[in-house]
Amino acid sequence: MVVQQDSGEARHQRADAARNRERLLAAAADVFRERGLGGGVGEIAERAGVGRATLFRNFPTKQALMVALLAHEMRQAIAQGRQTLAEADDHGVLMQYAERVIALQQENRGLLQAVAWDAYMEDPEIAATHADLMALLDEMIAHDQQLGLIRNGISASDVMMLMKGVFAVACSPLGGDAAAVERHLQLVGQAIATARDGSR
Amino acid sequence: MVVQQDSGEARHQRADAARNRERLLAAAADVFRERGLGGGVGEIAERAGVGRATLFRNFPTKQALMVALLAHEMRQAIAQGRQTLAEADDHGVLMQYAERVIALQQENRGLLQAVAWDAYMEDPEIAATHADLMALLDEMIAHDQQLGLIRNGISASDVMMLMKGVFAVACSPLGGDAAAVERHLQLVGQAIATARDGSR
DNA sequence: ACCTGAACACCGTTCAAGT
DNA sequence: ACCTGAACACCGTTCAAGT
Repeated sequence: MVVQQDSGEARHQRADAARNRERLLAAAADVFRERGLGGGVGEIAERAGVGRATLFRNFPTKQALMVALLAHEMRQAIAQGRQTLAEADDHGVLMQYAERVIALQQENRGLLQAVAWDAYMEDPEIAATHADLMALLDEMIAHDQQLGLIRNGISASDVMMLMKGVFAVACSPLGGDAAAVERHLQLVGQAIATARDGSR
Repeated sequence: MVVQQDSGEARHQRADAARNRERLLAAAADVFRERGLGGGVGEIAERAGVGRATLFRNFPTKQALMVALLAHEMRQAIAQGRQTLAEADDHGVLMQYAERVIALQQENRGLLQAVAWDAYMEDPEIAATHADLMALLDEMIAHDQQLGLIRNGISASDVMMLMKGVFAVACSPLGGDAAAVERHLQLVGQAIATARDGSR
């Protein structure tokens, strides 16, 4: 259950080069947040304080940069989830985590969706991170099942699928409508809950 | 319950101009299907047998062309749904329609998703078509509720939200995995069904 | 009233030259 | 070993000229 290294192999890398990679990721996050995914690589390089070409040595393509950023933020989300799971004891953890992830997604302007539909599993880094996420969800489901909160037969991929619908609404440009998101989340919660209660 | 005209106002339009608009939409559908949404406007114009500039008189921007195409295909899907609803009598109609829409989405290479997240409600044509779709879903839900198949309190926007998750899986580049789609659809069906049955 | 090919502008990507 | 600004290529968009 080890969290993966952020950059694969970082062998004989000069200190400034490593710093540049970090700066580029941070700058990309800022620019995408402000301008949307159409934000230009020129501005990203400028904010990172490097030349365009340096960006393209670190990330062979703009898409690769987006994928790396996505993987980076997925890892953060997974780390938070592991912490939530470790601290939780006698109360359910999955739906609480779902709310947290929705908030992260909204901050990122739907980065996951924009990148994911094109390149989700093609990139090995994303594939590995995705596998980690599925494992985390499986553990959360098992945890909540032992408390009798989630019914049997629900899988991590089921949860992902249901959550994608909520994400879609939550990240829609018009649609941050918090009430609708809350309502949909409840509906998803009911879909995987053990008893037909209505109140939770 | 009138289906909207395809092009809003078509007042004093020369015959060849009207034909060009149709050809451009058809060519765009072909190119996007073959090359994905990155397909160039040059190729679209060429296949339609017109110059680039003609494309831009009919659609002020490439995005506008995608939106118009999306609206066009949404209208077809709505028309099919109305027919399904009219023919159905003593059996449920919503989930059957869902399967049909999924098939349409897969043909379009996820056009809806790619366009929708950016521009869903901003375009008035899309907003109107979306309203028509919601009305159709409401009628389908009411129909199935009278048969005791769908529980009370389920709204069209709930169904849309749940379906978006299924669409996302169904249209993911890797993921046409038919078994997973079928499984997810069942789960969604259970989420809105009246009784906890398990078999349907 | 509508069409067109050529030109423009922008942005992702590469390259020759620097340290 | 790494960096850079200038050049390249591509594609969405516009324009001057045609019918």
